[in-house]
Amino acid sequence: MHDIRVVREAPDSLREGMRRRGKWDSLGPLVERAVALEGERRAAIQATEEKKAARNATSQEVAKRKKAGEPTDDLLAKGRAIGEEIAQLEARQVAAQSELDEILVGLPNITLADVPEGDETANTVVRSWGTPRAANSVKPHWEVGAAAGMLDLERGAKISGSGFIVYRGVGARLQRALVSMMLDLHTKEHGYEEAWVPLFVNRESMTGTGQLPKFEEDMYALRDDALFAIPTAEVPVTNLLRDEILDGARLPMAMTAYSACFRREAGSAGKDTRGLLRVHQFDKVELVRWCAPEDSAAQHELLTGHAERVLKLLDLPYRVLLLAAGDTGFSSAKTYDLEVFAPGVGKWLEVSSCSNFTDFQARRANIRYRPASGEKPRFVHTLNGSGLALPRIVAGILEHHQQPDGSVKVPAALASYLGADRIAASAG
RNA sequence: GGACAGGUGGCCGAGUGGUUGAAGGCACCGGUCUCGAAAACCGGCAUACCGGAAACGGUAUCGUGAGUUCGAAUCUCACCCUGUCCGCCA
Repeated sequence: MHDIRVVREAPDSLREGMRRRGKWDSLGPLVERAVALEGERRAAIQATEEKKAARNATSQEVAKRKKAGEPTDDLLAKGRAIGEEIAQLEARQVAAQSELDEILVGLPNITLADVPEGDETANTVVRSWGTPRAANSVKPHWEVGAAAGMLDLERGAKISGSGFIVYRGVGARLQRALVSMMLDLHTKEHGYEEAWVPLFVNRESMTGTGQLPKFEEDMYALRDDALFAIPTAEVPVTNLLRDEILDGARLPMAMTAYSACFRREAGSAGKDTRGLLRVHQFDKVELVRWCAPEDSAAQHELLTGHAERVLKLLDLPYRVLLLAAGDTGFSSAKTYDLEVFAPGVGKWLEVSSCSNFTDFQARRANIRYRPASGEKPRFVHTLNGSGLALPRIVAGILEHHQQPDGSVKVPAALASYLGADRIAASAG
């Protein structure tokens, strides 16, 4: 959500922000409409408040006269007339306000200055780690997984539908091992507080982090309750501090949470339909940070490093992409994607997306901090990143660590959690 | 799910439809006193928005939303949340 003051005082920054995302054609008219509405709104507010002041004065006069035992009929009539005028002015104000809100809540965040302009072709690799194996030099993960008895995609489809996965045997155990390994790393070495959160949240929470109102189609909703299945733990975790004023001395705050994530993947039919690359329910460990505005750029690098650390421990070659403005998510001001190379499918897989939301989510969710006692509250900056998403990590492991005999070597850091240093080629 | 009770400032807590933004207390800040502290006493102490260079003025806010009224913390309705008891339940 953008500050209404930006609309009034710096509309050019809003215009430039939309243009840099390549969205001027669709969003430009909305920005201009917002600027006009803000003027109408202010005029209506001023007129309304004048009338209300008059009404209050009249009411007080009524009280005075009643005390003195004087007649008040003329004042009552006057008050009624003012009341009608107020009702009309308020209707104008509410109309302008609600249209304005609707526009503002639908405008994406303004990207930071160091984010390249343009669409995804302008994404840039900022660094990479490890040596990827040659594309198509190994079997794709779904073949290895099926042979090893780890994956049961057919039965997942039977009980829920396509895009729902059943892990079995060592596959199921691998999920648990990965989650434990990541949570231990982030809590013990990176200083995050662990949280375990609801998988269903209300509309306010979804709006707070920016999933609503624009992306309602992408989410699962319950039929009989006003709840949505979370697409990421970012939503419940970030909203934990909604409508709160944090102690500035306690910033930055950091929480990590494992959760299942649910995505309808509306509009992505036909893409990555095989294996684990795009599914409706998956597991993820999420990292969330809250900090002071001047600190968020550094916090973003820190958080990205925490996610990268998981990939290093899993010994998976990866690259870090700085997303161009047009490819940066709705709420984000700057995003790094971490991609792992999966030689079996011959593709770079996005396994983490680390974003700085500046005050965009904080404004929507009303998360503030008091810099020092006695000072006024300011909006925090929020950040989050996957640390990491499991299915594509599993794909990466099954492909990158695949041995010639079809077995899979388990990275040392994970072996103790899995209780094995190798996944056999067949379930035996 | 049923029956009650209740939601007021950072906290506790009063509040007959008419100077109630809201008594009182606690906490907090400043001062007097003191060698210093405590106690006591005096004073201050909500937020947002609008106008204004400022002083200051205006508007709104007593769970949320609507309604009645010249005027609502106070009356009406709906919803949300909390507590207690009963029922059900992993």
